[in-house]
Amino acid sequence: MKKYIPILKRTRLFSGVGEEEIGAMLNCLQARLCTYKKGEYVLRQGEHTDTFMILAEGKLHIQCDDYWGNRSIINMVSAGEMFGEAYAAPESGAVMNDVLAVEDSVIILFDVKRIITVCPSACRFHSAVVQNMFYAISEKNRSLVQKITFMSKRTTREKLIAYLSEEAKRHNSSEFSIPFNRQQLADYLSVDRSAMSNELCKMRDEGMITFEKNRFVLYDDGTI
Amino acid sequence: MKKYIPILKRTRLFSGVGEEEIGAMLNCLQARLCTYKKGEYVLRQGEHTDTFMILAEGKLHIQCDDYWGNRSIINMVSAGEMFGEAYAAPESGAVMNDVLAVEDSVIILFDVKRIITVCPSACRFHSAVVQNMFYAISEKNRSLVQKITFMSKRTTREKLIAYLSEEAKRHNSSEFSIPFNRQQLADYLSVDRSAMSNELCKMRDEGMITFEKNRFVLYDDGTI
DNA sequence: ACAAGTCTGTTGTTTTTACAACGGAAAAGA
DNA sequence: TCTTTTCCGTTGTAAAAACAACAGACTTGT
Repeated sequence: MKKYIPILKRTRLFSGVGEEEIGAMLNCLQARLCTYKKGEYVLRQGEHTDTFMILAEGKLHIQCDDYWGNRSIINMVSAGEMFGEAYAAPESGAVMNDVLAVEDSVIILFDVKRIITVCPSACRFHSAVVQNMFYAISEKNRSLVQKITFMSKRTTREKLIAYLSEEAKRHNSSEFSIPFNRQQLADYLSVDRSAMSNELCKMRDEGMITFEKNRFVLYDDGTI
Repeated sequence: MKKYIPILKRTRLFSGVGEEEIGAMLNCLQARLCTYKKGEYVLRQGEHTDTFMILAEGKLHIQCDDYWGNRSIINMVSAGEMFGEAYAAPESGAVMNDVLAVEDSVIILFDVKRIITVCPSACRFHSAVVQNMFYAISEKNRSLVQKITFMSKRTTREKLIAYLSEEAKRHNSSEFSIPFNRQQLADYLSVDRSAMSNELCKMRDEGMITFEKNRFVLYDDGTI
């Protein structure tokens, strides 16, 4: 567990908290470690949970497969990000999505009640962590809204433009890598992979973009 | 302001807090009132805000109009619900959506920093409110994910089925009213209104549902 | 009561997407 | 190295959605 303290220090939740205090808080918050191999499920739809989690290593997808096998990737979790916080409320019910490890992953589990209620041993930085947690959830909220604005576009091309523009903005560069392969991007935008692939190539042929694997370059010709 | 204390008492945020304490906290949290006529905007895309708000009376839509005039309704806010909390974080940037009053509305504004930091006058119920706030944001988070699962369905019919099923579940009844008219529902599900209207009527003709205005009845023939 | 405006369903056309199937390139594994 | 699997682009077809235009019912405001 100690091994991950430097990683935790760089997370949103423990921003501004020293390594020693984090070590103390790990006890206070009853943190536990879990590891998952690529392809394993961290959570399955219908299960119940009341812990919240930080991904220390690896990559996860929050996703949802329907009856007919259509997959929808709700969100991606990178190392250092937290998840599961939406099910912290006592009456939050069953988990609506699967959480899949798309890389070998290490997860740290916390007892959520211990964070949001006042710490019995009153660790010094507890209030900072509460504040950080609040900000982190707000951020997640915004990223969901962001995804909704991508999905709300009518055509595949508009969805791609919206998504790629946002990634460029986020990277402060017209050249960037995306965290998805083609199938995953299609699942994220809720479109058909082959149709999307086709549309990407059309956009390339029209001089809007170039790409190689998951690295993209956008060209500003004033049409976006 | 006092007039709205009974309303506030029934909100998620002040759940478990007595009317007297709410009165005291309104000062502590620097609450302010704002009223909006139907059709007025509470917030516009690109503005900045660092207050969070509770809708005391009326109805709001969180929405987003793109360059071509396509409207997307991200979410609906009913009386007693809060909004704007996603922009509470200091570096959260400009607001991504419009907030429109679809009915005459009364809004109570709070200084968000005063909630999540420890109260200087240490009101007794402050920690309960922090906890409530946390749960409320979690709930909003889940409702966004819910909406994403509707939108991720491939066809208009599937989107309708997903949405109507969820409403039935939420109302614990196969008969219920929805808070949208046809155009608004189409904007919420990101589909064309006329195509959606058409699909609804087909579903009615096939005996899956009946409806009148915004009141729907679902019939379970085992196909859903 | 009347006029203006809104809401909803209907239809036909055009555009776009989903779906299926395939082949080559690249990556992974034995 | 060789085989197997995954990834990605391509094409054609069928299905679905967007779009536009319209008419009747209902609401709202005067």
